[in-house]
Amino acid sequence: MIRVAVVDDHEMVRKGIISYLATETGIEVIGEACSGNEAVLLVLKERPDIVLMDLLMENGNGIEATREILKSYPGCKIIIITSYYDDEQVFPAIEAGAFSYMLKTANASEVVAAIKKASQGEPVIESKVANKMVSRFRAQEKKPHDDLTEREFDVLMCIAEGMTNQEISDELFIGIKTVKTHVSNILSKLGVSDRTQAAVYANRNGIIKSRDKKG
Amino acid sequence: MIRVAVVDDHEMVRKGIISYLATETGIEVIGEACSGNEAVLLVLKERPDIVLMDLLMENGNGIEATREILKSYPGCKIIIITSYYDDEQVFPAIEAGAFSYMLKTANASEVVAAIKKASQGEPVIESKVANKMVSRFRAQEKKPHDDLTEREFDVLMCIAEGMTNQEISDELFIGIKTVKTHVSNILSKLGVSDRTQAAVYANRNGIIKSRDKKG
DNA sequence: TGATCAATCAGTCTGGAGGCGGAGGCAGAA
DNA sequence: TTCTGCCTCCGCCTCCAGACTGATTGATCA
Repeated sequence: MIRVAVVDDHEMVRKGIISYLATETGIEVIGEACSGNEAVLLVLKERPDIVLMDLLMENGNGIEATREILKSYPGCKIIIITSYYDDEQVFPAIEAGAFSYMLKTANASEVVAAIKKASQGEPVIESKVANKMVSRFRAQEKKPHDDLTEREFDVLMCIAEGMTNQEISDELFIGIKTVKTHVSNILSKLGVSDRTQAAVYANRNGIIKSRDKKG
Repeated sequence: MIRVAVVDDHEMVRKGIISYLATETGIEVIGEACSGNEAVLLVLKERPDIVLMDLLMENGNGIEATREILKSYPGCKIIIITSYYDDEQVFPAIEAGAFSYMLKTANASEVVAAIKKASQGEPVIESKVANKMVSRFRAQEKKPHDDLTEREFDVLMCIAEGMTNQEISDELFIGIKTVKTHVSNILSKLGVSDRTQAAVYANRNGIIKSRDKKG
């Protein structure tokens, strides 16, 4: 009997998963949790074989919970189940020690199969996620802004707010000539032709001063 | 017997909802769909009393589907069920004619209650969403871009891509002078001082050409 | 019919943006 | 020590952006 815990802040997702597993012989749901903290407590108490874990939850995310659980209970196999295959959190999740990675679009047989394989020590990575990983490893996923210097980053964040060179000069306490130099370097490093494109780039790549990022 | 259709691109959410409703007498799930287009076809064929509709789906979003359904079948009550209460899509959904608005954190009794109330003509708006609406109505929350003309919108979307006036001129088949006029009007209507700020505004307010929006 | 507004285009003018070349100070690596 | 990279700053020059003023056409509406 494979003992499974279900972690998701959306009750209807939990019920969906549980209904997937209800008819399956050999799998037993031993508990559910609606946050990362609850998940840690539940797992350490019940010590299930498998945890089905949502990545994005309102109270503490699944990555921290994954890390926390594996620290105290390394034998546990954690299957991440999330909504979006292109989420940036994919890689931190893998790094945190997640065993398998599935999408919420998965159907019952896929979930059951993933659980059974996990219990036999075989991971399942959803194909889109796997492709993303492959492409990242292939290209080493070097983002154009990776080789911006620290100061150029500061300037780019100002550009991303729509500030003019003069405003940036005042903000960073440097001369306007210096700002222009940085801007030129930024444009060339990002491969864009003016500050507007740089601002768009920054906003679409999360290079922003301090705004909440929702997932 | 209340006839219900379930629309969500995540099968486990659909199964979760259906498992909520399975034991409930007086409610019958007459079908499920995994995209907006499918939903429209399903609803027009089966004509359910209630549709439980996810807002964010990979193939066509729930808002368009809601609008489409109500155009041909105005008697249908559409209950939006989504993950995030602070999503900007809340208001378009209400405008599109969504009847009730719930979160995926809702439990079985809340879902059942919402369906029964909807069938009696009584909407249910989740409290966080309601609060957001209240605050928006209080502040009247009229977005600056609400009084852009259609053409100005086209130009703004180009600016949001980082295009120059010349490029916009080529893209929209209008003179560069015309582009400049539009740009000036846009800047003044948005209350910003240059195209970079306009681009930032557009990107942060989802005024973008055709990019997938994840949520 | 006259008024209004969106969309188009024109001319003129100013200022900022950005390219190009050059340079000094400074810290860490070879 | 020399070299390299980053941060800082300077001058010069060109060009686009955007403001301002004004005009025409066509659709809608009172």
